[in-house]
Amino acid sequence: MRASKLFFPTLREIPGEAELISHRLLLRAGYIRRLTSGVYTYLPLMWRVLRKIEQIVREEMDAAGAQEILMPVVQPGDLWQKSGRWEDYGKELLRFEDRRGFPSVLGPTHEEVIAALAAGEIHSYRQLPMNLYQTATKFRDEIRPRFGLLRGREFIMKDAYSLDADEAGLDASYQQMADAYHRVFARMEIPVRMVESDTGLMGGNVAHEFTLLVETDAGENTVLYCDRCDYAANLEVAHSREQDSPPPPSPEAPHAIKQVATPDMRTIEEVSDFLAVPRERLVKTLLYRAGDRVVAALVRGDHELNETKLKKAAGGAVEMADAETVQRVTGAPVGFAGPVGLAGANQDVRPTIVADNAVRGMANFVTGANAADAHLTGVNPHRDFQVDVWADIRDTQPGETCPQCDGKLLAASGIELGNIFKLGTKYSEGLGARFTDAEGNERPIVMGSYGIGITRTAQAAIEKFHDDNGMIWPLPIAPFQVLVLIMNAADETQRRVAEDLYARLQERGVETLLDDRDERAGAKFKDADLIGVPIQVVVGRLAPRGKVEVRRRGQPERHEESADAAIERVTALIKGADGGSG
RNA sequence: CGGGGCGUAGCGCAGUUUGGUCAGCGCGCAUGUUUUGGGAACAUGAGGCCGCGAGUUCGAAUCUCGCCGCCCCGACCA
Repeated sequence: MRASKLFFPTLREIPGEAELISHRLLLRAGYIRRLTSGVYTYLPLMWRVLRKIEQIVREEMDAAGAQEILMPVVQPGDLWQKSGRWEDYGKELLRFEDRRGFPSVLGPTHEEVIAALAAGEIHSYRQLPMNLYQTATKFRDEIRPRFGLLRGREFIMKDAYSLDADEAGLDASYQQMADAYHRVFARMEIPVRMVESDTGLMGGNVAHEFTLLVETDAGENTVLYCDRCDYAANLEVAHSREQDSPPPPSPEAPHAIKQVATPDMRTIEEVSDFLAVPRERLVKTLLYRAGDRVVAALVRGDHELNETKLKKAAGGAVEMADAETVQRVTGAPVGFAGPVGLAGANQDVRPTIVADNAVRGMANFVTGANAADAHLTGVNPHRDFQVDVWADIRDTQPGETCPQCDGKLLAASGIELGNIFKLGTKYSEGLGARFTDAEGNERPIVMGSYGIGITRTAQAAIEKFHDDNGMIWPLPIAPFQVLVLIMNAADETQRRVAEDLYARLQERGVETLLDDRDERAGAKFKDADLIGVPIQVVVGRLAPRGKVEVRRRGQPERHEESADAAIERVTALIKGADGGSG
């Protein structure tokens, strides 16, 4: 490809709409343009990258025995009513009516469609297992699109669905996909971690995310990972040895309970400082609504409540109680809630008390007094209040011990590039996807679902691999492998050497971009660095001596050598990348 | 949805407080000359319903009201 014919509108100035470095570079380097909020056009360079990523994913999915299909963008609403997600998915599910008034949706994912397909076509255990996948554009009407392609409304995703006869089959399919995912990211040279995660809206019970850990603020997930072994978990579900083996009751002799004035002291910090009591000797009481019930969640003062865990302990969705509810339940304004006497405060709203396991090992602690401007000291569980549910409901903290080995847990923020879910039978039951097993019994198909964000992966790679001058693509997913720069397009000798080099690289199957534009050298170098093609071959003042210069984008070394040697070097670099991890 | 901000040439912005002298700057674009290894210099030129709609006024980019779009923070989520 010749740069003179390639549409890649680079920008010298930073577009105002972008915050994240990867988003800015995508715009500046002419890879994408925004059409409307969260919706982008992929320009030629971007499309080449996306196709490379897609192809690697395709090859690994095929190798894992999955079959490629393509499913509709528009889905009938009744499919979603049957799975229950018509209600559960919320406003992210873009709904509309067709001309006849039938409710329809723009597909944000395809579990329903697969289950419906299976319901019609899979009838016997002899047809199982099966794994179907597609790479397609999805639409989720995000509350707040941001970070360019990292959280767009429209995006390209590979989604695969396994269909199995039983749980053991699902386990095998799941493992196959996990293995395939490791190969996919290794081939792309993107260092992801496989992270335990919550199943969220998808249903099911086991899920992992493939997450790229980043130093920038692009990460939307917090990941806790072991510094020694391969344990890694999303903060939502992470746990430590400290949490797994809760402390025994404190041996401390109980003090008398005492009410103390704490005027206007509402936060843990304020109360702790005011009473000169360390934070870990306080217990905070957070009130949540769970349907028409109220849940009081108790965690140690220096711990953070984990809503995902609370949801499980409380047996249903929870949301933070509003100020009125707090007032009604505790009889006090926000900031003074406590477990003591909560039951008696107002019998009709007696909350369920869910306490974190760590509270079990505490004695003589401080809590809110359920009265304005007052706290209690010398509070003890059992003697002063009853706990309905003991559970792990707090965030794991960095520095705690790995649950699998003796390592320490570290925290990092991460970008989720892929996920795998054991779905079970939620969708097959809802949509009637049943088969007859060897014994003649009718059973629901056991499903798994496996996604890789194609567009998201592309941007995440930039977030991970760039410098002040621009992108630095890993070779396997770069839009071009080599960029040949003609320093002075008016110079006959340079032209001849570069054209020759270009032709010979093309012959060898090297994906080459020739910058033959009538631009100044400086502008070409800037654009070259910006678009991030990983190997640069500069044809300039050494051309009369038959020499060119080979550089690796992002590395300072420059190899001045003959065109023949350059071609050898380039070929070797590309081979090395192919063989290294593929 | 709550909070904050923005909308003026393809891009980045000034001008709005105090209505008139206001259609401006830089980059980019076009043409010419000189240049040619890290976003060249000079000259000439094109390019605007100042987001849209009402209103106030002799007069609106500027004041008022409504609407639309976009960005940031939060709740939500992959």
